[in-house]
Amino acid sequence: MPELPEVETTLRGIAPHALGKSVRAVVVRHPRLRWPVPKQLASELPGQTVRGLVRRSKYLLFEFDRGTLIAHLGMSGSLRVTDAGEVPGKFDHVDIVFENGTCLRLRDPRRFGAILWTHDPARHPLLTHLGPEPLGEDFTGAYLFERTRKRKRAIRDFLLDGRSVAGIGNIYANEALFAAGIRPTRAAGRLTRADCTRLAQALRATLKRAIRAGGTTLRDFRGGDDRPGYFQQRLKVYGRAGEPCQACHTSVRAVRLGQRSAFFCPRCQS
DNA sequence: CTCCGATCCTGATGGC
DNA sequence: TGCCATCAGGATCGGA
Repeated sequence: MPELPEVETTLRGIAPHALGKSVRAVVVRHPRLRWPVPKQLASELPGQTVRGLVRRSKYLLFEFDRGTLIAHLGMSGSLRVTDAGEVPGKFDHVDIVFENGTCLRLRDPRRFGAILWTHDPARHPLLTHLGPEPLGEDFTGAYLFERTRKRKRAIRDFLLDGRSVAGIGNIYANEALFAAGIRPTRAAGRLTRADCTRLAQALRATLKRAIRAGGTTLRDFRGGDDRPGYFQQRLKVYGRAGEPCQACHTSVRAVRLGQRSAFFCPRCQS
């Protein structure tokens, strides 16, 4: 379940192998991902060079000479560096093969990921409504406070909404709320200014630590260099229902919030 | 506008 | 051992 730290880890792993490289071929074995892989990719991409590679929210943006490839890892996707000669597995749906024989290979068993192509990323519908980057300077406690006013939805759900803040998924929403001492079920509008300051700080700190650990590998996430992440060992509440809170030893609770679980310590978080 | 549930997909897991 | 149900979840969509 790649969230911002896993996508950032992927970017750092593949950037040295992709930047400045020219595409020889695109191989699409399974075009039906979250959205169909554009057919023009195989004809338009060869001959173009990767001029830039950036992350926006959970999207990877490969800036080519005449367009931008948008990649999203969905919840089971990974993008790794292989050799073009390596035999693809059952879930290796898309290859981008460079002139030097290096290959960027998208593996995605559940096919919630996406590969898209645009000439105008600034106006792409997936990217235009995104909230601020949580590690950027316009994401602050003041911003959180202002945006949550009069909002009745649970703060966990507010954080998962990419229009509020970009790149946060269930793992890091729960972990940051634990670090800030706020229950995931609390109505967003009930956060005080001080809560928002702590939450913004907790999100930044949690994401940075996760990036440093190479992300979280729950099942089979791998960075671009094929290394797993190690942040799962540092998770305080996510997936730890029934275990003692690491701060106060109270049993961690899981509650159903919408379609997904929220985890919290009933003593440390209010 | 806001909120919430349904939806896509398939491997892993747990109960019987 | 095998079968079946359930769960995980990012982002969009439609209905309330």
